[in-house]
Amino acid sequence: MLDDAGAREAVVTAADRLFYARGIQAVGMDAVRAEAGISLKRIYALFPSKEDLVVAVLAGRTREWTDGVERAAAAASDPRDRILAVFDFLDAWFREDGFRGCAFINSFGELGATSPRIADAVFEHKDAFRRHVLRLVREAGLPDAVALQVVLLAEGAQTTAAIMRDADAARQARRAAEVLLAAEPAAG
Amino acid sequence: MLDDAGAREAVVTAADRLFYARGIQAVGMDAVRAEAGISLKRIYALFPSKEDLVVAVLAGRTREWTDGVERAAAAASDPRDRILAVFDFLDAWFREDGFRGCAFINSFGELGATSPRIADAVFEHKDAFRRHVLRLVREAGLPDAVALQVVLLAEGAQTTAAIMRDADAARQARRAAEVLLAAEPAAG
DNA sequence: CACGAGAGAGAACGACCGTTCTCTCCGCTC
DNA sequence: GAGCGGAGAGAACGGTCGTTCTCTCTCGTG
Repeated sequence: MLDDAGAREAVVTAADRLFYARGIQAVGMDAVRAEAGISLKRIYALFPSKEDLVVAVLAGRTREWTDGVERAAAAASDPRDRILAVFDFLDAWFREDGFRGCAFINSFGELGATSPRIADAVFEHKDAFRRHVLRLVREAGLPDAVALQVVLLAEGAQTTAAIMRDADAARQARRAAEVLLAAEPAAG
Repeated sequence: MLDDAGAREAVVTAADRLFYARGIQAVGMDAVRAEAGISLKRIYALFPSKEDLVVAVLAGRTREWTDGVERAAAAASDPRDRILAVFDFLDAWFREDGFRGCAFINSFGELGATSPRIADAVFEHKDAFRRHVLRLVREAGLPDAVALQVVLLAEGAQTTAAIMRDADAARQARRAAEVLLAAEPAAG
């Protein structure tokens, strides 16, 4: 039998796939059981409630997202290119099959008003991203305000790509970010 | 007794308030009945299903939003200020009590995957906004691409203001938009 | 006053959901 | 081989939801 860690991962992976594709409230725990191949009893032993499972799914997505943007940034050498790498990362993501927007924005829209724990998880994720961009902006010797503006472009690209089914949103956001970075004196 | 038009408006207003504050699926039709003071029988005579009611609520929001941004644009005289007026409109909205993000983005996250009609209503709303900004951008003699970038900033400001509880997002977005507009030659 | 159309109140219905419980079966220990 | 702890399968439970139905009352008409 799967050990607890393996079972947790199977459940989270299955729940993530279903929640992302259909929305959280549209997926019953029995569908998670079927997708994960783990009995309901075991699932509830690992996650006391559906809300706990949702939080775990979001935590997993935060980990993946953080890895992705940091790897994308590390691949570039120029400090400004490291900032712009965020948009290349988004571009690749938008073009994936089954892309349906940012899971955090979606979860917030669905459950942010009802579940403070989920609202907090979404907040934490977005704040971690803001801090990441802020660090890159400072390394490039640019003023802090630029970081927030880059974040706004990234968030806007995600919602627009999802709703308008427009994968080019990342490219447009990158172009806008290039202008914003170029408008600042190279202080660093 | 209220005529059909009055009853429709009462139901839509009540549903809008509840859906926006708590999310759509978290609000039962009985809560709408209580808030509107219209019997379930009457509600179902006016709206064949909850989905129809949601679509009607979104249509009402589109009307209000369009009025708001057009009024804000009309108040400015300089073509570029008319574009930037969008962000002043957002700024005032973000500071309202009970602001909880863009109802369309929230609805899309909650039901976009399940209900094509709702996904379409959200698409239509965002596309109308894009067309509005595009018109303003052309009137200012700026290249079309600027319109999409302004839209990205506006969308990003809405999600960020909601999730981060940061009403200043509109001001940051405005500053970024100013830079983008200034970077273009004044062709008009 | 008799009566019928239509309205409101709210009970009822069938489905589903999150969560728990029961039953059965398997593998280990003596 | 007997007994037992723990696991899976899935039934069961209590609650809620969208939707419909029933009952009662009112009101306008003859």
